[in-house]
Amino acid sequence: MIKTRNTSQKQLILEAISHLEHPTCEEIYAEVLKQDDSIGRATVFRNVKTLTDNKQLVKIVVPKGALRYDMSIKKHSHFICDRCGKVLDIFYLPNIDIPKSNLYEIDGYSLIFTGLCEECKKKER
Amino acid sequence: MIKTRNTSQKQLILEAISHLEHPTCEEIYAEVLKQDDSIGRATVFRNVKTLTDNKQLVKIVVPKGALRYDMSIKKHSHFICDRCGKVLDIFYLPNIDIPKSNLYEIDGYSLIFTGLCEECKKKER
DNA sequence: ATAATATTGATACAAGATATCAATAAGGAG
DNA sequence: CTCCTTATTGATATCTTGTATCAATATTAT
Repeated sequence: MIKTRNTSQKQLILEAISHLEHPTCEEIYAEVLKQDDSIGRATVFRNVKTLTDNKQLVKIVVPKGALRYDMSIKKHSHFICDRCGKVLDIFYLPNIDIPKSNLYEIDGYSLIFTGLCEECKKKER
Repeated sequence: MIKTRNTSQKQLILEAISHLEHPTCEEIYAEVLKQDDSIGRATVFRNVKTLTDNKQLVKIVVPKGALRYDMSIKKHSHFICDRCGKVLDIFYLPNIDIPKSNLYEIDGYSLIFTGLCEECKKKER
């Protein structure tokens, strides 16, 4: 954990994420702007990165579009809709047997389920 | 499976991917250029997308940088180095209990292991 | 209060990917 | 095989997402 200064901008960002659902940086920026209309875009992107490096946020890597972020509270996996890209929490994360090799040293894993969300499934027909 | 025409460009792309390791579109483009120096960049990006939609290729979603692609032959998971982004195949994919919900209909999952690769681990000290 | 330095906001820029569109090529009908 | 329809191509412009730069400002230790 790298030591960082506790600025008001970081607080606003954490606050914003806590009432958004898996937002992108752009969405976080839009939300934070409502509280502080002089905050810079770069500041938001930079801090989201720092907070993620310091494990205060979890990065959700998605197949299309911008990275999304989540508060790093509880262990869970994600569902990502193939059609619309919506991200949903799945409060289930099995214990997976970690492969061993001298080609790599694994320190974590992420499990992403894919398919269609309810809405996209309806549109299907 | 959407019907598409069987163009020489598609063949060159599949050929190129088969002897590259988890290439990005840009890397595929560079490789294909060696065989056909008049092929367009957009053509490569477009066809990689089409081939992926038709399940002939598998998209590997990575935390940073361009999407990577793989021939969709055998079931396996991936290791991605947190430091250098290198992607390695792990020929292990546990059977995971698929959660059921009426919020989504899961048709697959991807498992990504993270950590440090051999080289980055050495540099660590 | 002062000094040292991390952070900020503005902006330019880079990377990755998609949209547009006239020219060309694929493949079915006859 | 030849013609016709339409998907695909290559060139290019544009969009989206994120990073780099840098002077000004804010934070923390002394």
